[in-house]
Amino acid sequence: MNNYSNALRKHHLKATPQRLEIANTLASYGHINIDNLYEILRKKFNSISLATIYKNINIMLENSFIQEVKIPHEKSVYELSKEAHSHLVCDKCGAIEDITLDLSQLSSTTATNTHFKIDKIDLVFSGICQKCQTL
Amino acid sequence: MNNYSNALRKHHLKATPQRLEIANTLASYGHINIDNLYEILRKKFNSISLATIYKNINIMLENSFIQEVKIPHEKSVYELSKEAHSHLVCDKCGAIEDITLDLSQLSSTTATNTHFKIDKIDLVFSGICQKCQTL
DNA sequence: CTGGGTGCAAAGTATTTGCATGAAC
DNA sequence: GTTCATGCAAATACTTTGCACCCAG
Repeated sequence: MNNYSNALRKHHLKATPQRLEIANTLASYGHINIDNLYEILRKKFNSISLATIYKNINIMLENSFIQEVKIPHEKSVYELSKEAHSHLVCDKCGAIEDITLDLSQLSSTTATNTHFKIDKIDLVFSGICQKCQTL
Repeated sequence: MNNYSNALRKHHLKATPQRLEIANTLASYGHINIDNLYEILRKKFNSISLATIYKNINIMLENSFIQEVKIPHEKSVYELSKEAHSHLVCDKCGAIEDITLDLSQLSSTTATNTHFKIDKIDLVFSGICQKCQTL
C-alpha cells in the first residue's frame, strides 16, 4: 500500500486521511465510480459524508491528481493520473482494463486532415473480455 | 428538411410531431445536449415538457435511432445513428465534428493483445479547431 | 496558529415516474 | 378501437453549498 502523502501535496492537496484512502482505493481498484467509492470509504470512516467525496473528487480533478473516464452507458469512473492510455470495457461484467497504445500516427493524420490542434485522445473499446467469452 | 416518419417507424417509434422535430433538430445541429434540445423544441411546441424530451431521448437510444456521445468535461450530446465514426471537440468553442477513420487495424491489434472481443470503439479527439487557432 | 478540510443539513440541479388526456396507427 | 405519447406534477436521484468545528502543515 503506497503512501500518497507526498503525491497529494505535489498536487497542492493536503494529505488528509480521507484523501489518502481515496488514493489507496483508486490504486487498488484501478477505476471506480462515486457510489462505490463512497461505500468503500464508509468502511474505514463510518461518518464520512458523500459531500466530502464529491468535494475531493472535484478538487483532485482540478489539480490533475486523478482523471475522469467516461464509459458508454455507465456512470463516470475515476483513476489516478498516469501516462496517457486507453480503456477496454467489458459489456458483460463491467471490467475496465487499461491499455497503452501508440496513437501518434492516428493523431497526426487526423490533425492534418481536420486542421485541429489535437491535445488529447479519449479512446474506449467496448466488447467482451476473455473471461466472459468462455462463460 | 428530411421527413423522418418512416425512419422512426423502422425503429418501432410512433412518428409524433415532437419526435419528428427532435429528429430534424439532431439532423441540423449534428450534436446537441438535452438542455439545448429542450430550448429549441420549445420554440415550436411552447408547452412541450422536459419529461417528454427525456422519455424520447431514452427510448430513441434504446431503439438505436440515436446515439449518445460522451464528451470530456461536458454534458452528453446526442446524434442520429449513422455509420461508425469518431469525434473531434474544440476545447475553446465547443464545436463537435465527425470524422470517419479506419480503425480496423487498431481494433484487431488490440483484440489480439487483450483477448477482448471488440464490438465498438468510442474515440474523441480534444483540441483546438482551425477557427479558434487563428483567433 | 492558520488555512483549508470534514460532516451535516439544506439547497440546487437533473432525471424519472404516475396518471389523465389525447394522438398515431 | 387500441396502443402508446404527451404534459403536468410529484417523486427520486445526483451534486453542490454554507457553516460550525477540527486537523494538517
